[in-house]
Amino acid sequence: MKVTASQIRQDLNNFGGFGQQGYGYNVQFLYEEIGKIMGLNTEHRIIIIGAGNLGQALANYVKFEKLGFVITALFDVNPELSGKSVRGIPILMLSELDEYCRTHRVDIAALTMPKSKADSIASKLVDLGIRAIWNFAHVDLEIPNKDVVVESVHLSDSLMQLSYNIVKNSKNK
Amino acid sequence: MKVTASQIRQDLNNFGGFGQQGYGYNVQFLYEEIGKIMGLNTEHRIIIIGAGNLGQALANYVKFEKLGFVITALFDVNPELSGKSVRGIPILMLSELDEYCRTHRVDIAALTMPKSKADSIASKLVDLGIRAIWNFAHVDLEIPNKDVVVESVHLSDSLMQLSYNIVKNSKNK
DNA sequence: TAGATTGTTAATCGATTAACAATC
DNA sequence: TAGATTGTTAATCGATTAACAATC
Repeated sequence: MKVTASQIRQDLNNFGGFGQQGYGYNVQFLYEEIGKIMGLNTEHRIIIIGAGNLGQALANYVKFEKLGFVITALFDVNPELSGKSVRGIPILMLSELDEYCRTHRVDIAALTMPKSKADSIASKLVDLGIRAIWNFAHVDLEIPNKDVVVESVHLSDSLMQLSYNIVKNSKNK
Repeated sequence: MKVTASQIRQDLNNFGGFGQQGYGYNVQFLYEEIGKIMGLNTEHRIIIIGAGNLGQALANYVKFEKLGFVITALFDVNPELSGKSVRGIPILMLSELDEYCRTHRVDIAALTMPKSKADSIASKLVDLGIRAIWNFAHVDLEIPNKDVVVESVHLSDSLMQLSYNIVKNSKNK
């Protein structure tokens, strides 16, 4: 993993002592403790706003569930998608969002709609009490509420990083 | 951007002097020079392996083209997709990959297929001469060739980061 | 000349690594 | 007791910030 043993020990000790000097780490115990630190010991319920290709791709990712992230619903404005579902997860209309959030626990909202709508929907979600946003729209969301956690996935940043590494790589010859 | 002026000057001077003391930076010139550093001054041709939801979502992203990244084809094994296209970009069969790579320039291959196939296709792409891989499969690709650049997008990492920030945020109260 | 802005060296800060003590 | 492994302090390294010289 390109990390020294020393760094592992330093990092773990930031959170506490999980091993026994002279004896070692209990791998199962350590794994669970790291999970607790990262919040993976509790279930996270996710709704996806935007049931286009990206939203549906996320809904199809089974691996998330193994980590405790359960996608409970998708929302879209396209009436043709109404009543349909992805892997058993219902696609609802955006007009049903308010009602849904009042009657269901929602821990995380994933934003996969066009960026023009991202800011307005984000502030609506915050008003509805959602405190975590997983943002795939190509904008830096403006959310004044400090209690709201935002994690953005900017794919074009990743592509530019790849491009830069191509440049670097070609210069090494 | 949460960066000091001093840091900007240091970082820019790593690559050269782009401004004029006492006068300032020419924004247009600086923008272009940064683009050259990142390799955004040349066109990058991308093929996408896996025409599922994620592959099609990438093909629909218009913004990439503004940065010089042009998606030229998608590949899949599903015969139902044969002959179809996404935003004018043709979906080809994986069996056509060899022929395609021999007759077209390909700068980057984006991998959006299930992880079980990722490693074998990645090594095939390297054999075909592709030197940059944008990996969306949930694996750390094993590519011995040092000349091949790999950029991975691990969505579950991003989700775990979000989860950790939720934990941190809730403790600050 | 005075003010403003970049380039570059020096100082500071934080993270990584090394060393060793504590413990099995 | 000897060997092995974690916890923790100290040393090192690199990145960020501050200071100031150079220039318009």
